[in-house]
Amino acid sequence: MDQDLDRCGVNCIHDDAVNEVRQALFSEDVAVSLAELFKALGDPTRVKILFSLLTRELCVCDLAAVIGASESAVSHQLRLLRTQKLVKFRREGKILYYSLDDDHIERLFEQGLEHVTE
Amino acid sequence: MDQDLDRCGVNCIHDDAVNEVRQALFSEDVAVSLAELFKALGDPTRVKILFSLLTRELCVCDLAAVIGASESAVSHQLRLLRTQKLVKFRREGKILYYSLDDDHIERLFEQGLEHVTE
DNA sequence: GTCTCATATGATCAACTGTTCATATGTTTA
DNA sequence: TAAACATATGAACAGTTGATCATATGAGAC
Repeated sequence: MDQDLDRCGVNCIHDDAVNEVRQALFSEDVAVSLAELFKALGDPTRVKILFSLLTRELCVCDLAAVIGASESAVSHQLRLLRTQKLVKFRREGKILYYSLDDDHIERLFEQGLEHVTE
Repeated sequence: MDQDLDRCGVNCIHDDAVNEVRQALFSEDVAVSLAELFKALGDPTRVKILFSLLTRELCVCDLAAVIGASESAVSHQLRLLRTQKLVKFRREGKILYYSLDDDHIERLFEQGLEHVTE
């Protein structure tokens, strides 16, 4: 029952609590995916990009102007956000218009802002 | 009006869009704070800690057993989560019981899980 | 075709992150 | 008091990250 629970070698572990929480805990994969999502949101440049796209779609050049970063830096970050399925884009001639790929982002920002500004 | 907008040196910028988004954009400070919050959620160990605490309060030793990490590693991460006001603790004898400091976390996880598992 | 423009990509590098190990702190028990 | 214990803290080190610069791609204009 508690073969490998006493990994700290002593008796400070509450077996009942550990077992209860273990059952509720999600898998390693899900934990890693969740962490990757939050990590993608965990950079000021990307926060600004996503928040800007909350207002409307923008091209890379506009984004760079709005947030005050180089176009290369923005492009690199957009790539990361694309792989996390946070943004998508449509092409119009030479210009790529980026927009949010997901309506969860707005709610994540809402909750985050509440936490930060309280 | 657009003195410093044409930072890319060319004419790909949509001034109206840039100005509209700029007005909505939050301050640098808020962006950094938000990014720090999400960064704190952006690590598998911390995700597991927080998710475990969603079920019930736990001591450091229990947390280490549940998520399969060293107590030192857990303690270091708890410190970070404390500075971000994500967890708090109460002392009972030698043991420190940690719990969530904030009900936003549950909703952040909900939204995050929806995004990840869709 | 060639040129220009908007964006993407690759390499590089300093800064940061998370773990481990060793040690310190503060609490209980003997 | 000393010893045992739960946890915190500091140093150190490999691994990762984000910006920059240089270069590549792909589309429209000529």
